[in-house]
Amino acid sequence: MGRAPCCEKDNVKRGPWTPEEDAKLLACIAQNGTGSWRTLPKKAGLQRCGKSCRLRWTNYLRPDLKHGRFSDHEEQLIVRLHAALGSRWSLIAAQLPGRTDNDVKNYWNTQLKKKLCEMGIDPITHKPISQLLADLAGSISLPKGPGHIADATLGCFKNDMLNLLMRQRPDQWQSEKTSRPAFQLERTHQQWGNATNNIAGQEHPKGKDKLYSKPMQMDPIMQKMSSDLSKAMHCKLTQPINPKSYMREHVTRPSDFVQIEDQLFVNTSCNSGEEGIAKSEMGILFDHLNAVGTSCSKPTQWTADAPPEGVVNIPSIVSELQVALTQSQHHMSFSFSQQNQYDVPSGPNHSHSVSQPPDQLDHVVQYPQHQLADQSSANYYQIGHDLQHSTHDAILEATADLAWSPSGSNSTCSSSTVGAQCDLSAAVEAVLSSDMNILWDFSELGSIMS
DNA sequence: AATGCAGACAACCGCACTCCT
DNA sequence: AAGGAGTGCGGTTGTCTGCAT
Repeated sequence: MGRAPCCEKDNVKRGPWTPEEDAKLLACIAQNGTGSWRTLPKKAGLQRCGKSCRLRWTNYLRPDLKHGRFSDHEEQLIVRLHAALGSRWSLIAAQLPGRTDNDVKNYWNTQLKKKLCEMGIDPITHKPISQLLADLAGSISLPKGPGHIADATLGCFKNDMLNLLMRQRPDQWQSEKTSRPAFQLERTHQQWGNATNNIAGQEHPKGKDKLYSKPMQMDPIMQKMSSDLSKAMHCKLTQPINPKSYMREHVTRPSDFVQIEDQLFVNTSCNSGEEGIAKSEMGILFDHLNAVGTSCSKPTQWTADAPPEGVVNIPSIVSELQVALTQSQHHMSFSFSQQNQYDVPSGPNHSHSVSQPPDQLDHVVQYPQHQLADQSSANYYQIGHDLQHSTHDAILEATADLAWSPSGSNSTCSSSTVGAQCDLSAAVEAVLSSDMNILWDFSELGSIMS
């Protein structure tokens, strides 16, 4: 049985208190004391809920309250108490005469969290962020195996894996790598634009500096990958997020974006959909970025050129994703077809089509023929992300005996890739478990991307 | 001057707990 | 023992304001 409401909500005023209301409340409490909050509004002649009166008194009108900024001593005390107690605001406030739990909570959320981050301290654990990331990186072991595979194959495959995850064309990285500072905003826009608006065939309505405002469609492939990886990595899924606030939270400035991509080369924010989606499988890392907050300056030990040893590195990140993909319960399938068989019913922002998946596969994306034709000379088949032609062949070649699962008539891969079907997760699994010497060392990607 | 954005903080919401009848 | 009232609490939302464009 639910609780009875404390008041008739229709008949009470809400929102900020006026000086007249404050005066009435003070006069009433002076006369009758506190308590009996339910009956107090009537006695005081206020059109307020009793609970609202109580909060106004305890958080603002009480004569023993301090107003104004927190002293350095109070600040340090809050930090120490938070480290010991966590977000037990009432307990913390009890140690700060004249401060309420609401005061302390607001001060923490708006000021202290930011300050700690700028000092390179994780406000949740109160440990150095570099140490946390080092711990994380150290916990990930890279897959190894005997034998060898052609460098070109591996290189292409690595690039494609990364491009797939980042929805970024390698030629864009290449062309911009020497002029990052001047192109930060432009590049940021280009990345998001390419990942979203251009795919949708739409110009961003607000111009280059307003790209964060536009909700983005999430590529079905990315959506599925995100889901699969999350399951595989046993990361908890957080509640659906609003793309705009998520972007604002994580990427408020181009420099933030650059910091993130410099260190991680993985972009989870692009996994935002209009409906909001679960936070991605990279939540382990992005929880830290989340904790870092919106105004984090780049810690001094993080530089674009030389990440400190063991802090966070590309091999770990990519390996983590590969392992997760391998462990995934689902198959990712990428299909190339001459036929644009099915229209996507969910709206105009999808420029590609989805076919009915074959029985043994969960998801197939059909690439419309006109796009194949447009891009074939450039070796790219662009649809949300790029899969480099040479890699496709290389994967097929490397895993021919291991992982390619025929699916109906689309069981072979020709040089034109038309009609070919690649079960990517199976391919990754096969490569990982093969006798080939696959050095899962993606360190050179750093030089490619930076 | 108008507009949009983000920070700061006041206020609200809903749940849980205790006390009292 | 059951249920209502009062209160505490933490998370979230709303509003105001200053600043940038």
